[in-house]
Amino acid sequence: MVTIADVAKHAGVSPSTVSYVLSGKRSISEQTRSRVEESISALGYHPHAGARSLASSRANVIALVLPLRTDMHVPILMQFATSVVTAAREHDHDVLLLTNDEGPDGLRRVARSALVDAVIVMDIELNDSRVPVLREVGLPAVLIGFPADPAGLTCVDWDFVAAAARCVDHLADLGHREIAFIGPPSAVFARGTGFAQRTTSGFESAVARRGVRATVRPCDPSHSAVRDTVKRLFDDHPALTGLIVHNEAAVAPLLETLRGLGRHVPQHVSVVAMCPEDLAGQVSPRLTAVPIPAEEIGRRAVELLMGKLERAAGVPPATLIAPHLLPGESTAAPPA
Amino acid sequence: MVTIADVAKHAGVSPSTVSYVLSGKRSISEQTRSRVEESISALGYHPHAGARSLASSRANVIALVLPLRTDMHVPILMQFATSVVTAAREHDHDVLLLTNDEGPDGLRRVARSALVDAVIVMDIELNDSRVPVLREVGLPAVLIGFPADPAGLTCVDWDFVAAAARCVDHLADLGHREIAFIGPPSAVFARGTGFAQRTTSGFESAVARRGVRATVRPCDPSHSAVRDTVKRLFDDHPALTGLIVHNEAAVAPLLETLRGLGRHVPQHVSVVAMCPEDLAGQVSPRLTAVPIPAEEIGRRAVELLMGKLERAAGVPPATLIAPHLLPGESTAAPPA
DNA sequence: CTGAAAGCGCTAACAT
DNA sequence: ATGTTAGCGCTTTCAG
Repeated sequence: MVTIADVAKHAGVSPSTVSYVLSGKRSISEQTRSRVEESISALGYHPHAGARSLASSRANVIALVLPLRTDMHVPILMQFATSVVTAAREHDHDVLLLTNDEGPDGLRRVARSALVDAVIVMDIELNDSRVPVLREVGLPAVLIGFPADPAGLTCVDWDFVAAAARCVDHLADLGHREIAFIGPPSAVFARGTGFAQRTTSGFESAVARRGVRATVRPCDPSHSAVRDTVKRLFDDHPALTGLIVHNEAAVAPLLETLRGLGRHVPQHVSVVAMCPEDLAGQVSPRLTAVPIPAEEIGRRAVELLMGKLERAAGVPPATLIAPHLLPGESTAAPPA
Repeated sequence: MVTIADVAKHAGVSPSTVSYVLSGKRSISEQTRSRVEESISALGYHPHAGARSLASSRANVIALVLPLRTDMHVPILMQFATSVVTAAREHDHDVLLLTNDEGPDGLRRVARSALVDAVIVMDIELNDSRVPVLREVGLPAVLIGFPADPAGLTCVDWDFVAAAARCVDHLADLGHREIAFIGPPSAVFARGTGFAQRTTSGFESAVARRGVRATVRPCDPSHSAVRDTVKRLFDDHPALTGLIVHNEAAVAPLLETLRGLGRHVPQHVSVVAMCPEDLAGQVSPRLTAVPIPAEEIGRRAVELLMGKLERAAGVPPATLIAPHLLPGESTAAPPA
């Protein structure tokens, strides 16, 4: 293995000089620096991660805790993960993948063993068992989502309240007077996931503000559940002209059901989706959507974490990513 | 931080004894062992990963290289990833997540820096640029998929040849005499991904063996492409009664198209899918499928890797995971 | 601007 | 069956 001593010898300097060239923690003459850099690439030197971590108490690795559970939309998880890895690499960090089956102990283990310097925890529940562990081990963390008591934590999430409101405003602006919200399965609400409740409350305050008649329906992702929900919705509310769907798995069945019912989109009924951008673009007609910016959330989480690692202070405790509307072909003015 | 010296002092033994209790590399009296173990848990001791890696040249971390590209079915990727993490943890290893955008350099970096001991590389192409790097740095590796020249490598994959044959046999056993294969987009073939070609050849030799008339069609995942492909298929082959689909994104559109054409499944046409088990179960009717065992492949990859790490020899160079047929409601005898 | 040297916490000979 | 100790490769004082 090529060590820092090999590089030092090859460049005719001391090991510490090589170390300082690498870290930039003290000034080096231009001449020395370039000689060292040449030696580094000539020998193909890479510092030993363990030795570095031992000497500096910084592993340059962050952990990413993903839920194993698959009731979340998987492609979104994956987008998160890749954006976290990409962003971490830009800050010279690697990413250790943890699943939730080790539970809170997994966090304790990687923290105490100094395997990682910090952690990003996804899929936060209102009363999350991992939060106490985070406080206990003092591991710098960024949570994606908000627990019931976020005091002392750094959290980032999409602004679900604003996202739901944006959907309502879009439909109201087009002239719709009666709309419905097709949400996640009721199990998601039951689990105590904050986002579902925030979305609903954003929807409800927006419809109140706009004076629009509205209905909220949770919906299971199966084809038949979607069909039943939609049919009952139109039976109960014949004047319904606008739908907001916040349920990835329900998107395709919803469109198919509407087609089956002879209700054309957007001539008879408008549809706005809160879903990943690629899903919105894949279906026909292309959906007007308020896309979930997974990539941006992942990147922001990494940036917040790096902020905590470097400055410790001045990192905002709560970050809400603003939604934006992506126009598609699924919304129009309601029929006269 | 709690160190091994703290534990040693607390238990009244030497540091090396603590180390040996942990590693089991020499025999310890029952008395000493239990005293040490009590101290360990009393103090909440976890060995420092960096120190351990430095002293033993074993990081107990493996890298998992995932393709960033999203033209692969994402949930499968995720299943792989979680099964790799779970299996690795059972062998006391952690998993570092790498994406392909660092390319071969990423592998070189993690290997040279001793960040990881070994690597699992997914989505292997026939002429994969990462293979030379693996040979160059001598990093123990398991490839998921086969490159054109697998000499000296350890590869594991699903037996696509047998899987395609299994589909053909199932339809032929039911009495179908004319079938078609709806495959991945032609871009996948063009990219030099071995599995697409192996599947096709498995299909073709099976139909020859069974004396069944057959057609092969690549297919883009868009709804309209699927519709066109299927329509043309029935125009060209009016006697067609069996379909094999190996294209996750095409499954739902295919069923919808058949419904639109008034061809009932399985009364008029039988459908067998090579796809994840959950997808097969979600659609209506529930598909007869030869499911891709992502979990098993991931687990097996880890086991092979651990074998290489421990024994270096005796690890089989090629492992093919046998397919099995999962009966559903989408296949039956052809109409009389 | 650069060197020398003391550890960081652990493992694995080498002792006994 | 257990203790002693010399590193593993790097960072970071402390000196100059």
